[in-house]
Amino acid sequence: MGVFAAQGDPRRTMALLWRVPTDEPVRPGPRQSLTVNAIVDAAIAIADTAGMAGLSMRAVGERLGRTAMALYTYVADKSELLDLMYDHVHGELVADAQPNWRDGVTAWAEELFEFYLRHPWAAQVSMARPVLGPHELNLVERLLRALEPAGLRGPVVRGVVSGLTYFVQGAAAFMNDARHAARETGQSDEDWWYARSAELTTVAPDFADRYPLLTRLESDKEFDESLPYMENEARQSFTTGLRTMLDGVAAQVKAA
Amino acid sequence: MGVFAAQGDPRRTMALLWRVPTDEPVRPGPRQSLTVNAIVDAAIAIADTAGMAGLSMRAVGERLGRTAMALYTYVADKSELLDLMYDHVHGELVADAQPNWRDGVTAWAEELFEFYLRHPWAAQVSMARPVLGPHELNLVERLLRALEPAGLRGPVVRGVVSGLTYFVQGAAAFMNDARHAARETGQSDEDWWYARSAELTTVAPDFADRYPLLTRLESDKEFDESLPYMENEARQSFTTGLRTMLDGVAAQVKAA
DNA sequence: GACTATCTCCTTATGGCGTAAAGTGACCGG
DNA sequence: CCGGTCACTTTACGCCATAAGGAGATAGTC
Repeated sequence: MGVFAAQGDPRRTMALLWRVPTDEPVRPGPRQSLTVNAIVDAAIAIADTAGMAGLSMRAVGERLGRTAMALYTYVADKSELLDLMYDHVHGELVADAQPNWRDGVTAWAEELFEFYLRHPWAAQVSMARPVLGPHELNLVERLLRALEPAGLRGPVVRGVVSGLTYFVQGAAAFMNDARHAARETGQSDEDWWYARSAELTTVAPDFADRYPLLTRLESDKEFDESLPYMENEARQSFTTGLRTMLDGVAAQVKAA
Repeated sequence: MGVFAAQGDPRRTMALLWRVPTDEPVRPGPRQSLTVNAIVDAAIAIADTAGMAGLSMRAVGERLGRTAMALYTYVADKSELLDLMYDHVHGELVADAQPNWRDGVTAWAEELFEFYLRHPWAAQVSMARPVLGPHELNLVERLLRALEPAGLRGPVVRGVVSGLTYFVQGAAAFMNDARHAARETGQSDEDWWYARSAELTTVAPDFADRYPLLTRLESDKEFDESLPYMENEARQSFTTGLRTMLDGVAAQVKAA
């Protein structure tokens, strides 16, 4: 399951997301020494390098020279912070429509894929309760703009949008997981695979008989030796998978 | 990022996964009062109802009338337990090839989708370090068997396999997240959406101008009133998304 | 039948998490 | 200068996985 955002009081969170000026009356008491922005930036920096698992209120506070509890004057809770982080990074995405829908959608997908590699944690935020911030909405709007020239009907568009999103997110998550596992365990994809496959042959000597197609598929791989095993796999799958999906869209275009 | 399995000592885990009899010599000390199977079953029951977040060693132990630490004589750690759970539930999957590749692949995808709805936690296990148990491998082998009549080349097959997997997993995860959020917060999709969209219009009064395509797409939905909002969305997206992907595969078939 | 090695399972402890509750001191309007 | 209000801290609670060590059961050996 994805990590959840969009859980708290919608009024508060929405005002922060859309930067609605909430001109509070001047009050007694000490001035604030932080800003929501600084907190969001710090949290993003931590999540980018340490992953979602490394993102804790304590860590964010420490990076800013404060305690975890100090953050709660700026942000309702961790999930609201995540909302803000999520929408903020989506501001990086800018790819827009092309005359040819296929070029536009390809650019959209590739940009999003690279984005998820830069911000692995963003690929883990659930889409079931979208954040509804300006930048997240922009991402969808731009995909719709790219698809526009294809002239698909509403239900098909929805299927294509979610299909593409799942695909890009899944492919990026695969790659991120592979990298994370390699880093975390200190075991490269190759080392891991070597140890496991050796064990496989002793534990299932009839492997080639039980899984003939898997065996064959595994044997005719072409490797780019300069990349880790799984990166290679993920990149190639992304490219050919995306091409196949776009062929499917093209078929729907002709059908319309 | 996915939750990781396949992290520990491959020899131990593989032996358990493939049920290799490890006839240990008779030893002194008290007899074991549990079995690995009982632990795996208990853990699956917990994860099915309480989700990955509710799956804790304490909870599994408690369900069996033991402490958390008692489990460690049967299982190396939580990730090994997850390996065993993951492969065990995959034994439920049986759909196999059809004369027509399209029927076979459709059946495969639909069965897997329903499977992930039964076992939401299974959709969160990372594929970057596959468990390599017999049932998980069977799942892939059966998809390859279903695709066989299409006669695609290796690299294309790999793209299609991962594309389909990401798609099914993403669609199911979306649905699971929506259900989980509704249950967890006590707020139905409709309530949630109502509160958020009301806030959206006050915070972004120019919404329809900034996001014209999104606005239009949202307005021409057809609802099945008997289903929750997101379920409806997810089911429809799954159906039309799958059709589009298969059209893409069909295009590759013709190209070959 | 007693002894000892070895195993299962328990209790306890460590260091993490989000965040509730309560305390400390700074700042403002009057 | 005082009283109210706020920013931020400390402490505490109940979770988590699991390391460490202790209690008691069971087997083989004498």
